[in-house]
Amino acid sequence: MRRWSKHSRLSPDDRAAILALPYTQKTFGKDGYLVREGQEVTDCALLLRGFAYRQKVLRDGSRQIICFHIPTEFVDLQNALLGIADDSVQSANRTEAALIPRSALMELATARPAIRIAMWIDTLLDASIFREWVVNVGRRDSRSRIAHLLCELGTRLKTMGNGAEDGHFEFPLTQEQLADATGLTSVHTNRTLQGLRRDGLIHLNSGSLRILDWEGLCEAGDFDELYLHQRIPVVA
Amino acid sequence: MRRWSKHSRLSPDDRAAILALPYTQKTFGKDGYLVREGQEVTDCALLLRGFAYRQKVLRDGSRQIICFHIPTEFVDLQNALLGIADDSVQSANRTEAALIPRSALMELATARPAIRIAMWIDTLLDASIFREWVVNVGRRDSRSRIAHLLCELGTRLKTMGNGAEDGHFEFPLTQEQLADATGLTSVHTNRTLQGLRRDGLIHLNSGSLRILDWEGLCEAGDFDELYLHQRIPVVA
DNA sequence: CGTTAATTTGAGACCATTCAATTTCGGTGG
DNA sequence: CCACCGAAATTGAATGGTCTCAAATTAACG
Repeated sequence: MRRWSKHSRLSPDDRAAILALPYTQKTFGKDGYLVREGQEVTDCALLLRGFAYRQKVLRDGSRQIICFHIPTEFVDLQNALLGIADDSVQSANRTEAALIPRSALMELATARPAIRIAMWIDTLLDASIFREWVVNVGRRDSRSRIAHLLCELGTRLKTMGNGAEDGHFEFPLTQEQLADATGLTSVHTNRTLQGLRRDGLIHLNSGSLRILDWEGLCEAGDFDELYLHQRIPVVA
Repeated sequence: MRRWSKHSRLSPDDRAAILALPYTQKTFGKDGYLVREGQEVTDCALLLRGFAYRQKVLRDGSRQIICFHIPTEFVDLQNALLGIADDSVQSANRTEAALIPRSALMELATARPAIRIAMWIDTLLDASIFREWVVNVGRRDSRSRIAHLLCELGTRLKTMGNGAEDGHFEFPLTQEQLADATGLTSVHTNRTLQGLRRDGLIHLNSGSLRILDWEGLCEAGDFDELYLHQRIPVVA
């Protein structure tokens, strides 16, 4: 509700219906599967704590991370209507999620227009992030890629209130995960991060990220937050 | 309707409602804008003839193409609910499209559940393609990237009946467009295409593509069509 | 049939990779 | 509390895939 109220107007009845949803809470260890590629989607996970990543594995064994998920996000509305998941979602660190049966969620969508639209918008916001990632890995050099990724995560975390206002966040991602998200090797990611540190843009270590020069990082990452659609005109 | 009936069951009333939609038909020259980044979305284009591409332009002037659209596809359901487009869609060659007012489309979605779900599924299918493209430009080498892209387009065209069964398609894309779609330069795209030709996988020239060795091309492109969700279980 | 767009070719430079090897960090058990 | 361990981060040097920058050739179009 914290997330949806940013772009949708929910009535008290809507809120009550959401709170009435059946769910089971579950804890995942590092790299635990919230969604598994090739499997039928039976329930959707609402991420409560920790980070998750969406990835595909290639034939040669390498992998590409397609996006990160942060708390308050539904982790697989994407495949809910398509039936079979075409990618996997795994926890980046120790996470907690509420598993909601797909059928219950779909019934709620049918019954309540405002919620249905909120869900649709959520999937479109995900899609918008996928698109920006195509641009990021396709046309930016390593420095820009990583700067852009950090800008995106910083902005999303700030918006959802998961980080202090001073640009300091809990940040459990490893350099190898950052590498697989930017299409680089972990070795080169390491060197690139050192460059960002040397230039006084960020401070990153042991599970925490501090953005020292927000403007400089946006500049380095060619970051324009339009695609995150922070201000969606509320429909109806 | 040709597209939607692949994944949704539409009643005669649904079909009638679709056919009753107001629209204006319009022709676009090469690189004409169907959607312009930063602008409010007032209507959605249904592509009738020709190819279109979705792209973002970076600060340094380079661009990344995010996906291609083929006839029968709605070109901007993606941004319809988000209000402001975060990317542009332009015609790859001479195209024709039916422009449908956003409001009329949204009213139809509100009134008719089956159509609403078909539209939602369409946006999710787009998103699935975006995800695969992140993988493509992020983790595959030039040969695989281009082979994969050709496999995708071939499959999508075949599914919609836009190409003969023998792997021969109308293919109006330039090598520069292929380059911007795969995150390569046009020079390297040219050399890579020569490699695919030399190996007897494809025959490509003057606006037409023939896939000579479908299996070999899929192999080269690490192509698995799961992400295109050709068989979606029809809901309800 | 002239003009512009698109494709093709060549050679050198560079960004990122590969492959190890080393150091640091976080957690665990004695 | 310290020794130990595996995971993560860091460093170095050589290789290589792709880019850059022209320039030449071919195809498309009015």
